[in-house]
Amino acid sequence: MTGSADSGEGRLPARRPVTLRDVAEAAGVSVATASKALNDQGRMTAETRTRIREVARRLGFRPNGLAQSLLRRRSFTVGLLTNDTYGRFSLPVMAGISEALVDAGVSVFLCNVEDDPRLGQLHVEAMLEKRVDGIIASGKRLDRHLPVTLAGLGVPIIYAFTEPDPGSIAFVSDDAQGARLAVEHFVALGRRRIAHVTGPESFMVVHQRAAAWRAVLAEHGLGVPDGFYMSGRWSERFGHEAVAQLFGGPGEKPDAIFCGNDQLARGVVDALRERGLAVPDDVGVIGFDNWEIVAAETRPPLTSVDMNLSALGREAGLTLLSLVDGKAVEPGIRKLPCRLVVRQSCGRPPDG
Amino acid sequence: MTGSADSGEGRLPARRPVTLRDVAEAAGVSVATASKALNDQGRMTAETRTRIREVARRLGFRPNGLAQSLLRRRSFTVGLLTNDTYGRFSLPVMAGISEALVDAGVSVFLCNVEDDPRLGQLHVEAMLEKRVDGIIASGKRLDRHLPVTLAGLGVPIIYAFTEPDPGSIAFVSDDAQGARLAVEHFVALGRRRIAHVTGPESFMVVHQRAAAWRAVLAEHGLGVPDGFYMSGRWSERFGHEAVAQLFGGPGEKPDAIFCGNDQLARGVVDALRERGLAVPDDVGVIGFDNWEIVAAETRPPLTSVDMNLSALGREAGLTLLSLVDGKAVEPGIRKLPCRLVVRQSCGRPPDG
DNA sequence: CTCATTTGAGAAAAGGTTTTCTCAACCCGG
DNA sequence: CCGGGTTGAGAAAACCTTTTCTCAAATGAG
Repeated sequence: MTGSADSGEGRLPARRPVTLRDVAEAAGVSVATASKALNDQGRMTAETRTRIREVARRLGFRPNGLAQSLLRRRSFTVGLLTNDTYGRFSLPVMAGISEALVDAGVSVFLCNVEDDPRLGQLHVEAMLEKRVDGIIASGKRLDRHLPVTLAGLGVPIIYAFTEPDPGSIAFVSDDAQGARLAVEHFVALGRRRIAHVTGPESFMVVHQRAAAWRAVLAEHGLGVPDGFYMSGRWSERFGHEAVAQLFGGPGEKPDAIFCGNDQLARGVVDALRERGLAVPDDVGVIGFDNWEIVAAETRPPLTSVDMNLSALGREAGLTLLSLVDGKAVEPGIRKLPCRLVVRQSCGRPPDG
Repeated sequence: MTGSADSGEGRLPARRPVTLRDVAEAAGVSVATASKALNDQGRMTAETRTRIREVARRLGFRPNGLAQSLLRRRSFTVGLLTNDTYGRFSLPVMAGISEALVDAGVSVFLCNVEDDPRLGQLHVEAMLEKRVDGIIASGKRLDRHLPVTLAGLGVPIIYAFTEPDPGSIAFVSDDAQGARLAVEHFVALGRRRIAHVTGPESFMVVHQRAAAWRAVLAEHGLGVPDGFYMSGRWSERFGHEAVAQLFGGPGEKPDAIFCGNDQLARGVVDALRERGLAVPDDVGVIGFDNWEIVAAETRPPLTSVDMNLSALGREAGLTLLSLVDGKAVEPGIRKLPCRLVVRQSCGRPPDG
């Protein structure tokens, strides 16, 4: 009704964004009324309400989230701190986190801190200034801290797939349970001489998985011949070396190899084939991590333990939301179960 | 000087964050003076300034970024839209972007839109409400749009490694130049029968690289025998199949294979070895993408074309900052050069 | 017709900071 | 002693929205 002026619908972006005041003036009401009309609050005639809404729509009004956040003392924003931007662990975790938060209308600041305390401090400062509602710390190893301390910051913190501070809330994978899954799968298929090829002993998970491997073997009365445990680098190359050792010497030969990750397993499978040993007929192989792109392209495709990282991230995100809403959450470390993804590298299941 | 009350340094987080007003009251000045003291603005005695600063430090004052952003009409925040959270392309791009922006004190909202227009719309709305200073669109393919249109939003937009809208500013890799690097490297090493094993023809880059491959061969008077061009899936498996075709038939055999990605190259190298052909002595192989974890573990390690994605991301980030600062930037698509990372899969350089 | 109640809508404060103005006090040259 | 300039600091507006009051007009009961 303001004459012929172009409403701007779909046209060049306005220099200055349209504010609630603009809407109010255009509709001939006060900003208070305009606000209430758009938020379904207060009392007014239905006609007034629809008129204001129509004006807002026509002007392309979009409420300023900064002003809203300032007033509500809640920014609908969380910070995600990680030292593993490139890696394949934190990515599924992050995806799970985002997924959980998006549904609540919460946006995520992604901050990569590498292993640089200065960078970590910088990012944390920035997050706090931007008044994030909470922070999630994620990483690439369960036994290493991020290079920054998050205690006593005044905002809720959740740890997901990284070493937590004492007394905090954390979600991690249950590596021992995952290892049990693998070894018990071998046992169920009738394998009896099960070796374990894994990464460096500086990794906590290496010990956890090895302990579970030994435990399952013991429970089934199976022994661990000398040399059936091999620790080295997390690489295909070491997979090859391990096979050379395991099958090159005079001693007993394994009929199954549980590997600490999929790259090792890939190396092991390739090395076995090159020695003329058939996978899974002569030797069964199981990997860890279920890194699709490696596991699926191995010949034969790898059976592997999946850490359900995406679900882990989702749990972390949902829990953070609870904290932000003021709900109390018991501190402690939650271990989330792994699952076994069966492909073709260890033979038919017992019923086959 | 306020007596014995615990200053709270390092203690339990205060329920309510301390504001500038708190600082001003504690220091016995007005908020205006307090603000100026902390920002090195205005005029006051050095004593006043240091006193206020000391009080602010003691109270753990941290300015509220929301209030600052509201006033400055600048949130020091940008949105990063991608449909490739898991993939390996957008990750280096993202890392480069973050790196460029962190130094300017700008935080990044990471938003994964998959290929879901609804999710895309949702994220864009959220970004605009949160008053991002700009948006960067990234993806996993140069020839596919994100599932959301970004024109006329009223904020600066940059496209990085994804199909741009017409008239916009975009950064992409120069795939033709990258392919030339590879083929010319082969030619310089004396290879004469250079095959090309690549991905599906639904990818634009497949055409660009193939055209460059043909062009370089033509420039050097080298022919392209029938069957020297093979298009299939982007998988190791197809690499094997391609080798079977290339070397199984009666025709001329290549002495070099330029592969469309590192997985293909890995499959090709493995297949060659299995046929008893030596890499690089009998056949040279070059990959594309320089995916470290594949290229370095291949036996022998792969020479590969690197798209410099991290640098590409950095350029995109810096350019967005220019736009945000109001500087004019010529629209258009900038192709950034690739580089060849030489490992051991195609023999000694000529001078060796 | 009067009084109490409901209805529709606006004024103003709040959220935390920055910046422009204003103003009193002081200094100094004339 | 006077007037112009400087200095130190505060008042107030601005950023944009939400929410609580407040208030006049309209309505209904008696």
